[in-house]
Formats: sequence, structure tokens, C-alpha cells
Amino acid sequence: MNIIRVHDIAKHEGEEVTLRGWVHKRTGKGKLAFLLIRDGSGFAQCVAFKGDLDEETFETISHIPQESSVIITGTIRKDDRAPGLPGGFELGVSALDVVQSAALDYPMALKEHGADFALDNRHFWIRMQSQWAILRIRATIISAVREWLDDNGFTLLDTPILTPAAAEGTTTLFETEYFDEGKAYLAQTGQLYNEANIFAFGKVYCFGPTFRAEKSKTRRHLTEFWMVEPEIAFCDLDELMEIEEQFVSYIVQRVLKENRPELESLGRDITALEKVEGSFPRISYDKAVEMIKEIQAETEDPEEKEFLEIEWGMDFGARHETVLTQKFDKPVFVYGYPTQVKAFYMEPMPGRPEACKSVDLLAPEGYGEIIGGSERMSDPDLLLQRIHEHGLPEESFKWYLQLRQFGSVPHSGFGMGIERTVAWICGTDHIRETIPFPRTIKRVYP
RNA sequence: UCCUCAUUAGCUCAAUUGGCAGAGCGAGCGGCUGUUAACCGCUAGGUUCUUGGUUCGAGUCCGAGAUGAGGAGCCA
Repeated sequence: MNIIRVHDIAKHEGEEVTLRGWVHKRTGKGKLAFLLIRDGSGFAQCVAFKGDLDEETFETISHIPQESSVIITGTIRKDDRAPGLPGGFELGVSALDVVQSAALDYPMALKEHGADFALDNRHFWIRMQSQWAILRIRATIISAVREWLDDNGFTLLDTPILTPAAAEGTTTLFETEYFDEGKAYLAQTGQLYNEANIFAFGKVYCFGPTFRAEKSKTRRHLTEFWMVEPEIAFCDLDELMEIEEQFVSYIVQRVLKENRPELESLGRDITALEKVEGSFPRISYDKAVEMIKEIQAETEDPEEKEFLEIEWGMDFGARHETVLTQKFDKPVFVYGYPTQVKAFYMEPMPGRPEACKSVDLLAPEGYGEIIGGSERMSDPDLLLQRIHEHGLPEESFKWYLQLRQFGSVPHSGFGMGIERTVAWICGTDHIRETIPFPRTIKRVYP
């Protein structure tokens, strides 16, 4: 028995092979029966002809319920009519072994579903082509993230998930009891630990889940999401932007190379992704505010006009990012945000303390922020002052402040949200589809 | 926390001025040798989110509540 996976179907034209998987869809046409078989690596059409099979086998195939698990044998042939992923090849059935005949009341039809129903049935929803495609692309993105960093001199150092206090004062933390030590909090970033790690390893990254107990109910927010955070010693803001553009370009190009059928099945505009290469435009926060004001002036819809209201010193809202990025066909850097809207640890712009050496990377086509980064503050005295200004407990940051007293150097880093990146690359409108089991403010099931 | 919207068959939705609870898909059965969201025929499938009220009569109108969604704020 020559067992193959659907992904490799084209390599076996003319051979008798066996597929092991699930009945994704069944249709019949008299003496013909079509099964779309899913095996995790792809979707392949299997065609049964009554004249080629004994009566019992054909009857079984004609009536087999959706989602039944099967081992199916037959000869691979090329046929342009054959649907599937990658498609174009099909299996002419010679034998079928039913592992389990599925119950008849499978809840997810191969149709459109509302968000609530789909999420309640996420354990089934991931079986559908669209979700399978998105999650396969997610896996490629994560692989590309690790590969690029590993190949460019970064060392992976996992940072703790249980932490003693807020790293970025303002956001809300998930709290848990920690034995006799009082409270512990789920990490919202590994950055402070990364900053310790660079003094031992030079270029480092952490990659793991992070947690935000913010009551955000939007298509761009999850309470549990994955973030990769590189941190680099002897690196200023300009060098940081160079690293980010190489990093993001590599990720996009690898998805284009490995997941073209998935992108096509999602209806993604691939030419838009092909442009994501080389250097990205860099605009200052000051310039970005001017651009948004111009766009606002041209806007006629009064509601939209109100959303786009902006003055220097305000952070960008989702609408601001959307209209700004629609002006570009590549990701765009916006640097030099007002100090007051950013975290306490960012280095001030030289001679301009009201702005800081921060940079966000905004994905094009209206997707907005996927990376937030900055050059970190290297002066221990100013850092202590900022911690006080932000009302943070000094004793929790003792070790962090010590880093600046023993070999402090200019250094920079960034955090990239995996789900937002997946949403952009896949062209998905909601972030909840970009992680296998999303956690939102209203959902911890399934 | 605030604003807006939604809730009717397993799913997606319709139901005219307040007047018999409907369709498509899905499921089952039957038909068809190339289906692509197949097509054709038949069958089963309902606490119209809950609760109180108005009315001869409420899916529809009014009050209260529940659940969910989108957005704001905050952020990746």
C-alpha cells in the first residue's frame, strides 16, 4: 500500500496510491460519486464510478456522511476539472475502507456562517478550507520569523510568562495567585527581559504568547496573542528600521513561495504582496499628522471627518492608520511619536524631548500597525525619572535600572504581533480567524 | 466603561399596515456518467432570545432583562 499525502498528489500521476483522511464533501451523479477528501496537507477529489466497483462499495461511497474518516485507494490522474488544493489531479477510486462513519448531524455546513456560530464551533470550523489556508500560512509565517532571526545572528531566549509587575504601566494585566509571594501577572511583553539578555547575547529574541486584559472589542484585538520581540545591542532607530524591513520582506516572500495555493483559495491579491520587498517608506509622525489632516479636509462624510480629527500629540486611532496606509502599497514606517503617548523606556529625540525614537510599522491596504518598536533609553537617571512619572513601582524595576549602570549601550528592539501579520498577509478582515483557538473578551470556549 | 446594531428551523435569512410560521442551504429517501455553492422530485425539521404589557389577535407595537457583534478608549 503506497500511502501518500494530498500535497504530493501531482508526483504520483498514474500510480495506485492510498490517501488517509476525511470526507470533506460528497456529491453524486447517478453512476458517479465525487468525494472531496481532506488529509491535512490538502484537499483532493476522489471519483468513484459504479462500473468499476462492486455494488456494496459504490453504495457505501454514495451514502457516506460528511466528515467520515476513510482510507481510500485508487489511481491518480491529471484532470483540469478536479477541484481541491492544490487541485488539478484526482484519484479514481478502486477501494474504500471506512474508519468511522460520521454522525449525521454535523453542525457546520459548507456555507457561510455567522461569527458567533462559527466561533462556537471553532473545533469544526478549522476543518474548512478558508481556515485551513489561514492557519497553514500562520505556520509558514512563524517558521519564517524563526528562520530569519536564527540565520541573522539572533539568539532565542524565552522570557517568563509569569511576571512580578506591569512592564508597560497603562495596560491591564491578568492576575493570578503565586504561592506565598503574593500576586503574579501574565506577561504582556518580554521586552524588559530581552534588554537584560542583549548584554549577554548581543542580538536576541523571544517569541511566545502575551496577555492583555484590556476590554478591547475590535477586529484587531485578542486577549491572548503571539508576539515575536527581537532586541539588538548597538543599534539605533535607523538600523532598527533596516532590520524590520528585511525581516518583514523575508516573511512575505516565503509565504508567497510556499503558500500560493492557500493565498489563491483565500482570494488574496497576490500582486499586492509581491511588492513587499526592499526598503519601505519612512515618514515622521509630524508628516503623518499633516497627511491625515489633508485627508480629513478632503473627506465629506461628517462621521468619518470626526473620526479623523487629529492634533500633534495624539496617538493614532485605527481610522487614522487605515487612511494613512491606503496611501501606500508597501508597509510604511512612522517614527518619532510624541513621548506622552508611548511607553516610558523610549529614547528621546535629540533636542526634542517631546518626541521619542519610536517607530511603528503600518501594514498597507488599511491594515495598520503590525510592529511597534523603539530605540531604548540608555541614560539611567532619565529612566528612573520616567518610571516615577509613570507611577511605576521602582523596586520592581531595580534590576532593569541596574542594566544601565553596567555597560549601557544604545539599543533597540521591536515587537511584531503574529495575528495582525497573518491577517494582513491573508487579507482576513478579522484577527480571530488567524489563531487556532482565539481568546477574546467574550470567549474562552472552545 | 460608552455608543450603535442584531437575536425567527441545524445554518443563512424572509414574513407587506398588527391577521394561517416561510424560502434557500444542510439532513434523510429517490433520479441522473464529470460534479465545482451541481441539478430535479419527495420527507422530516419551530418555546420567533427571556419576561411583563397593549390588543379580538403580537415574529411585528411598548417596558425591562439576557446574549452576541461592530466601533470608541487602550494596544500588537
